[in-house]
Amino acid sequence: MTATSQPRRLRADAARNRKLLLDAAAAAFAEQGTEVSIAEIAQRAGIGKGTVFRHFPAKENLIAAIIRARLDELSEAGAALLDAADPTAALTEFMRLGAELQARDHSVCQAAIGLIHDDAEAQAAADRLTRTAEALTERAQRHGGIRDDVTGQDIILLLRGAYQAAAPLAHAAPELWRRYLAVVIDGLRPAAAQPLPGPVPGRSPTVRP
Amino acid sequence: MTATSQPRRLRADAARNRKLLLDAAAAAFAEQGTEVSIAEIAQRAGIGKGTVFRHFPAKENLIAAIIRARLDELSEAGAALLDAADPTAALTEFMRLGAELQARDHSVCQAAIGLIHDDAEAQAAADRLTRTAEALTERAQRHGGIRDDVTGQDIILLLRGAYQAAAPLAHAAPELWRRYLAVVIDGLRPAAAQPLPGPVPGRSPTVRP
DNA sequence: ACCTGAACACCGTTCAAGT
DNA sequence: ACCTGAACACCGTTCAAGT
Repeated sequence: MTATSQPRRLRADAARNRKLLLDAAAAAFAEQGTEVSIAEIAQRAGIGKGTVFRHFPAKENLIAAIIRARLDELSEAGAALLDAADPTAALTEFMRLGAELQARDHSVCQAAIGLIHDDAEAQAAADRLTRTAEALTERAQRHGGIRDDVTGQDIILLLRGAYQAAAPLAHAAPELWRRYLAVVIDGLRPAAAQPLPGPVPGRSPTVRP
Repeated sequence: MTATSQPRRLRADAARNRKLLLDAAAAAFAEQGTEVSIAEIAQRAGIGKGTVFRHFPAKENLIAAIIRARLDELSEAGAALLDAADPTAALTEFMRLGAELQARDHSVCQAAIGLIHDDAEAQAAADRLTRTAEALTERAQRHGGIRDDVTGQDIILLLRGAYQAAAPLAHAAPELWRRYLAVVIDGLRPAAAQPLPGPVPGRSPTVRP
């Protein structure tokens, strides 16, 4: 039932190589985008090309492993915000942190869009993050700071969307995401709320008790 | 000064092949995503692989050519909305059309993010679209339906962002973008407006007369 | 002027041989 | 158990030969 899938303990050299690989990959992706070759990553990590594929069955899973680490980081930051004094400020701070995290790993996060679904580890991390967001959202709603018809899943997707809205100009205006996140947050205030169209994602369409 | 770059008239067979190529590419991208091989596209178009590269110097430019057509479509739809009776409804309708267009060409529009900057034709089409959006935005602002501190450029980026927010669940919930577009539009109402952080993109930071 | 497909370079992935 | 690099398959791009 404990479904953390890292199967067994790694041999010492394997654990060391895995860390070298992940660090080199993160650095290379940050510098040159996700199209850097595996050969270059392996060289920078000081390991053989084949070793990369022993640790990750495909390049996609290497990228997903980096995403997973970032998702977990944000989950922890979100959990820490759960006992902040102002629940509404805590939620907007969580969204700001999420966007900032995407700015730090721009190309990896851009590549992540379709990728998370294909990687069980990353998917699990995304689910944990959604649960944290759900808790922060419900708390802000009870406090009356956020409209009642949005979910934690919505918050995650909207903070991604706000960052991605600014992405085309990220080079010229690296802080532009703050502007669009502010618009989205304005749209989340109860005062602004008009009824939302369509079903709520991830929730059964039948009315809950 | 007339800077439309399609240099000269194409020979009849070249014009025909170009059209076959663009149609086959759009269909192939829609079905299989932008990673379909040029070989397959060429085969579907009934032309040789080399001919693809005679028309477009790189695969990126083939994708950009399709984007350009979509951008022009939206520009025209936006221009037609300029004399709608309700300026605010016209702007929200424009945003809805823009999101719908992305849904129709999902994978091509996803790939377009960084691509437009590298392709002069696509860049010009994006600039035309921004000007149309600017006109629609100013009209809605004079009508009092939209906050005064956003620009046409903001509107374009925000409608992209709303669509992309929903993109991770596009398969399971293809209409979800309507939900996030509604949140963004709620954030654009004058009543919701809180001051936006940072400089306005594309506008000189010095105060205008 | 334009078309074509063989040839090239590059990159992700596999695997037999090593320790 | 894990590492390695040579070998393989595939794909974007080029180009000499054709019309």
